[in-house]
Amino acid sequence: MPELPEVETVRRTLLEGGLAGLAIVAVRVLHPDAVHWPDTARFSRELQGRRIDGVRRRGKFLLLDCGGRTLACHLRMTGRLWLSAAQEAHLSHTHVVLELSDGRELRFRDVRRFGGFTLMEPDGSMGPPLLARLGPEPEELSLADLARACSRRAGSPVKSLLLDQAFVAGLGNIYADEALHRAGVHPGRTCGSLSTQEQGAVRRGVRTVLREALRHRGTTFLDFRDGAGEPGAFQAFLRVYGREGLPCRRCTTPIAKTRIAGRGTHLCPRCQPEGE
DNA sequence: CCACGATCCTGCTAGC
DNA sequence: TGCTAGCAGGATCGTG
Repeated sequence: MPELPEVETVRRTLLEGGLAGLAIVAVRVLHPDAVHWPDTARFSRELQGRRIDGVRRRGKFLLLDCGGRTLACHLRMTGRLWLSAAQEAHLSHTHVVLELSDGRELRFRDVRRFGGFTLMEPDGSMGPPLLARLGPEPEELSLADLARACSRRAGSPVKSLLLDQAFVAGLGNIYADEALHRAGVHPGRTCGSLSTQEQGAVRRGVRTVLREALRHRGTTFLDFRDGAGEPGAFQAFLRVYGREGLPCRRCTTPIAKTRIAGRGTHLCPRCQPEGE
């Protein structure tokens, strides 16, 4: 599940691969589900001939600057976006291919078909609605933001707050669990019950885990690959996610798995006590 | 305003 | 061995 570190790794590896400066010479949409806006004919026509000037990221969105137009891409669960040699055999579930001016291709594949592209209008309208509502990047999240959100949503579990992209952009299920373990805060704790000290620990946990995951180029369970097709390495350093029954790396208590905010949730019952 | 469950989708796997 | 039901989850939508 690509979250901030994975999406940022894709961005960096696309740039390292030399994507910026290349033109899109042809567009092939193999599955219309992967183009969210506009219709596939307009999408192809309006992208063709444009030069890719750069690649930015906002939350989990990749934003390709295409000669005055912004092409937004969301990988959701299983999306991959990578630079490929044209003669490379097609992976199954490849839905969009952008042929590039140096003979290579920018390919998008997505097994579950949740992800896809939005070609924003020249005035910036028709972008993904969530993009306009995103909260701050985690590095910009202030303690005041956190305190305000905690009092506004006093009754809801802290994990749902971390997953809310309008509160902070870029966290998903894996890093929400990892951040809360680092903070020593149970994911089911209500926002209103967190002390100022605990709020600080949560913010620190979020920032620390995202930085470390980025340093290891993201987490690959099954699907994630970067812009060069390479997997990440952070899965070896996860402390709770996917480690049900395995000893906590801090205290050796078996990691528990439960359901909070409708998501599979991993935690250490000892490091993250349920009550205060 | 906020929370929660269902929904989308396919591949993997636990269980019979 | 082979089948099926259940699970995985980011974001959205309808309901309470």
